[in-house]
Amino acid sequence: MLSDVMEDYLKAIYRIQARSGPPVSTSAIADAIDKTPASVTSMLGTLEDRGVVVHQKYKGVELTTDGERVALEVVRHHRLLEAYLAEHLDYSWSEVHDEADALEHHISEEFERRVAAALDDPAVDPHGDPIPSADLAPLDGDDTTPLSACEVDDRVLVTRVNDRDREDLEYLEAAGVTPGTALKIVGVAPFGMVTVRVDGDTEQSLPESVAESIRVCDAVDAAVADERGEVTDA
Amino acid sequence: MLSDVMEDYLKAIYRIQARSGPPVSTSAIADAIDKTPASVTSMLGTLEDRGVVVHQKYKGVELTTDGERVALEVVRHHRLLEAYLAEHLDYSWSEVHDEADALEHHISEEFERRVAAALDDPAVDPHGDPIPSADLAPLDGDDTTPLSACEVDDRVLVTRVNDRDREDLEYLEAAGVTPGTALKIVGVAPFGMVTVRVDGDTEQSLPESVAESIRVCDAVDAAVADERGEVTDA
DNA sequence: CTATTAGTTTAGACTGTTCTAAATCGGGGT
DNA sequence: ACCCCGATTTAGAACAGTCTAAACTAATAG
Ligand SMILES: [Mn+2]
Ligand SMILES: [Mn+2]
Ligand SMILES: [Mn+2]
Ligand SMILES: [Mn+2]
Repeated sequence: MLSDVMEDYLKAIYRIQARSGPPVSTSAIADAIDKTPASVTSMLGTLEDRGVVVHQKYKGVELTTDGERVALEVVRHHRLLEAYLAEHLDYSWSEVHDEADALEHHISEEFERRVAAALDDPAVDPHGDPIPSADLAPLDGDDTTPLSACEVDDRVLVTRVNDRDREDLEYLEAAGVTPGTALKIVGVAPFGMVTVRVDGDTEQSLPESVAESIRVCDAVDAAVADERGEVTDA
Repeated sequence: MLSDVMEDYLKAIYRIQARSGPPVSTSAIADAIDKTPASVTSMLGTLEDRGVVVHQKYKGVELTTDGERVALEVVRHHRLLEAYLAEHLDYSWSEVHDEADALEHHISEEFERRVAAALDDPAVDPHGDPIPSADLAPLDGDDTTPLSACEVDDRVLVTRVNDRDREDLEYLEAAGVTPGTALKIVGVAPFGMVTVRVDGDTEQSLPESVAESIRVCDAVDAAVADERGEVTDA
């Protein structure tokens, strides 16, 4: 088996690879998990020996199929835990991430099954991020755009929010902006401040950092998908 | 902070100390956590540096007040988790121990609080073992006796069962013998086989190993305590 | 009072993970 | 084509935790 440290490396590589595609650089991993590049190089060697990554010296690293499955397993644990903590233990949006990070490597497959059953096999976590299925099939690509890239008069649905910044999450919770919320962009100020109308109701001005942590999909496209009977997250 | 390995040493020392009193021998610890005596000696040194045990060379080891608090904290986590898994995630009696062992070092104080609240601050775990209070006050002494030490015609209440042997637990579950069950001892055969009447109902013959893992208190004493308004576990 | 020996500690080695400091690589600008 | 500089790897050390083998201690049997 792999240690929890190794699982954290694979999770980090997976996340970076999902955003910017392979190959993933040593320094990107080092930044993500707060270690030195030298430590990362060393660990990439042992991960390659275990067959979960392939590493080309000076070029970067890529997950193997096995490595991706391990990463998906950890991500599934993480997001199921987040959903469970929010749903059944009354955790708030902004608290679940750290607790899930601590537990994700230590739950059994039995625990995973029972939590999934208690939640009725949820498709997304509290931040709107998709939960890998039990068979660990690869997640499909992200077709969302950052709110900070939207233009005035766009109508969008909030799909997911970055779960890593607690302050931003608390801000958004207070503003009533959660996955599934409909937004109309009212204004875009210099330095990235975005003003939106929330659910056709109140108006909110979101600082750039907050706007960057929100990912949205086009409200019209989503409605079309809806008519085809597909599921958008609730 | 202490590592989870250190927490496991302290938990083991606590358990042995609770049963046979200090000082606790190196080999007793080694047996309990399945390591070599040499490894234990080495770790006792570092635990002494951290101020959680005092160790007299060749004599044995004892928890300090700090060390006992750490052990109680881990035990509280363990038993709360067992209770939660049984109550809210439909785990059986015999499955909870291993899962709790894996999680006990990794939950936050916040998680502990929420689990305790969800269970309404339980006093005992599913095996009848007392759960240390949130302020980590020392548990009071064990006034139970093993079922294997009972005599014919004794009437007793099952107080707790050893949570370490999964087979015995499955046996007892099938036999309907759980904490709170009233037993009348019908017969004691050679080699320790004990025959009991369960709740004035069915009769069961329990092999020696099973009888040894059951601890009981006198049914009459318990009734007296009950009349004083004290709580016996349900 | 000495010899035996079970239990304990020490010595030394090994694995896993991380770090700092130094050497090396390679792509972009001249 | 060559140089440079930032990114990367290597070298070497450190720490935690564990092991085996060897030395030691203390309690007991004779
Ligand atoms: Mn993690
Ligand atoms: Mn999340
Ligand atoms: Mn443990
Ligand atoms: Mn228990």
